[in-house]
Amino acid sequence: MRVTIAEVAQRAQVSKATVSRVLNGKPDVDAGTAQRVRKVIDEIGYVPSARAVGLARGRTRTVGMLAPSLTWPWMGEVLQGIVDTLEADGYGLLLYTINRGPESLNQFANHVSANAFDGLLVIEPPDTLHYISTLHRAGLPVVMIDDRGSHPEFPSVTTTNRQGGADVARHLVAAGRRRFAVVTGPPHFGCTQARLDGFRLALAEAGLTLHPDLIADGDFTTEGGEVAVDKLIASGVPFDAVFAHNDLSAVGVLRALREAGRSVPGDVSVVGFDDVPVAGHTEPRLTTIRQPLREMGAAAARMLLSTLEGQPLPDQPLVLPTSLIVRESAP
Amino acid sequence: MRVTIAEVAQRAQVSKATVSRVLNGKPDVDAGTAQRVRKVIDEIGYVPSARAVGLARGRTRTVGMLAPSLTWPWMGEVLQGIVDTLEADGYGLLLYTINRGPESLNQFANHVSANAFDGLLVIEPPDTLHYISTLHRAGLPVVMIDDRGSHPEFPSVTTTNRQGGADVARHLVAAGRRRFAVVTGPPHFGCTQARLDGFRLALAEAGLTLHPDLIADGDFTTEGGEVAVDKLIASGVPFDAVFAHNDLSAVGVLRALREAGRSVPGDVSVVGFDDVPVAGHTEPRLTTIRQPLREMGAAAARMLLSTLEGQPLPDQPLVLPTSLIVRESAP
DNA sequence: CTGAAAGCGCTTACAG
DNA sequence: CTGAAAGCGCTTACAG
Repeated sequence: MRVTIAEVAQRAQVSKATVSRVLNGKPDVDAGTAQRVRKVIDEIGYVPSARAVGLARGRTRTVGMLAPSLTWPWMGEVLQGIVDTLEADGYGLLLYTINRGPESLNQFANHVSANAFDGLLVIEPPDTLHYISTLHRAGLPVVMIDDRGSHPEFPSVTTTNRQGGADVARHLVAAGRRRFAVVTGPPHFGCTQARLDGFRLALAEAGLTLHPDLIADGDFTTEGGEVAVDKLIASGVPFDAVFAHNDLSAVGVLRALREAGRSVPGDVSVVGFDDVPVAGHTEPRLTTIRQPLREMGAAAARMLLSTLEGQPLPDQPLVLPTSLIVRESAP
Repeated sequence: MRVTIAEVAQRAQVSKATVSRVLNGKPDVDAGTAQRVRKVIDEIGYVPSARAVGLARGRTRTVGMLAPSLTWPWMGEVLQGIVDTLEADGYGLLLYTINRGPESLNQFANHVSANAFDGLLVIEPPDTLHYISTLHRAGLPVVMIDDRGSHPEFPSVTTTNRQGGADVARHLVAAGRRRFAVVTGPPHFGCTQARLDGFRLALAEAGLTLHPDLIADGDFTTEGGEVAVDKLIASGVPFDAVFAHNDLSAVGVLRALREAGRSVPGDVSVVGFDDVPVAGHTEPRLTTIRQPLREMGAAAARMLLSTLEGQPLPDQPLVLPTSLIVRESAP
């Protein structure tokens, strides 16, 4: 019922081997023969079975993607960059998350063992770095997106977090701000440290420092941003600028400041990080550091594809540039 | 190098057929034999090759998902619902979009012909309904999410758009509003009509009507919402409430009203539709109709899985309930 | 330049 | 209850 290579072979009066050669652009096929085979293929609309090709070749032309969650505001852009890139090469994307706990990881491991895909793109779910490393060592090509500063032993794509932090500081200093507060990301994330380091460094260049009581730990959520501002205010140390380590917490910062009766940017400037869509929808709109999300996905996919096609793995992380986006919250 | 069924068979002193029977829980295997086989499987950590099983069985335990774009704000929730549901059954999800135009569709068609997946979930990309119908008629199980009122010939999951529109009207009327404006979705979408119809109907029940000049066509984007409000204001007809057909355009409505110097909700109440995250981040926060996005994805996935497992297809769309979420933009 | 045959790693009648 | 064999639909040495 399904059209197979055997039918093409029969109609074109050649062997299946020859059809296969034409299909895969192998050399040493008579031009006339090749043309005849191609004609039949077009006529009956033959497409090789992905399963059979995969089994025979030992590869699926499919890439897996593992992510902690699909509902993070920047995930769509990253995914779109990945899908666009893979699709252009005829690769498929199998999507996995770890949303249902250990059982999820178990299912994912099964698909890995079943060789359901040729290579893996990963946005590291919590506490899985060791496991991913195991897979990598066992021979599965892996590229990580956003290494969070963990510098794994496999290739990764990241952004200039440190530079981004520095850009924020310089912008705020240039705008005349002098008393700085920070709402950090999760403290154990490398990117949190990088953003903080860059920020501090640029302040130091301007002869300024960061008051220890004005560093509040956040968790990359809106609620975390609100709580952090409450703590900052409770500290009693005055501040005229807040650098939130992502946009989501910056949204919380804006809300908490408003509730505390402080105007933005009149009393306090606020800067975020990421440039997700919500940054353009707050009131006032958010000044932030743009991460090139789609490009990150595309670059990671390209890296993985080239290793699947036999190129050597890069041994340095690929670092993509961030950029400052100035809006009303910190003009 | 890879562990195969042959190795398991040899170690357990049985044939490959028997291993296969144990693997697939077939009856009529001696309990002792089965136990011995399972022991070997555990010991050497054998997992059947997805490719080989797929080829032999003619099915891949993989589902395809086709969407116009992955960056829409509600896409992540829908996807998460889908992935969670599929994963619980050991199914994989192959993700496709039509982001690069005709060439994308071509690649997608190739994967379909290659039998890369057993069934398809689809959020209809523009102008592909006919193509999808063709696939469905050719025997590919298809479930559509958010049919936009197009009532296709295959199963679908949708929400109570009409009821949602009516809920908005009743809420606004109860709050004392009397002069209503609407910023619609794309006029040819069925859901746009349903939301508008429900809204009108509930107004009529209250003895109220919608002024024709206060219906502005939007396009589900923020910019579209802004432009629409400009038109409403230019019409010169006074209004004290705006029903935007999705949250993104409601964000544009809020912005345009602010720029026009009208206060929300003081002068004008604003209600959206969807309840995507940004609805909780605007100023004022947005009253809206919640669509159960994750449930929609999960329900569609469940429908598809049950047809793949031989259940009959439902001939009626599955309609999930919306609910009114009251926030400050229309208390 | 081309074909026959083996092989990829499973499942599934068919026999016994 | 179990095994030998054919088959799923390709690719790839091996011969010629």
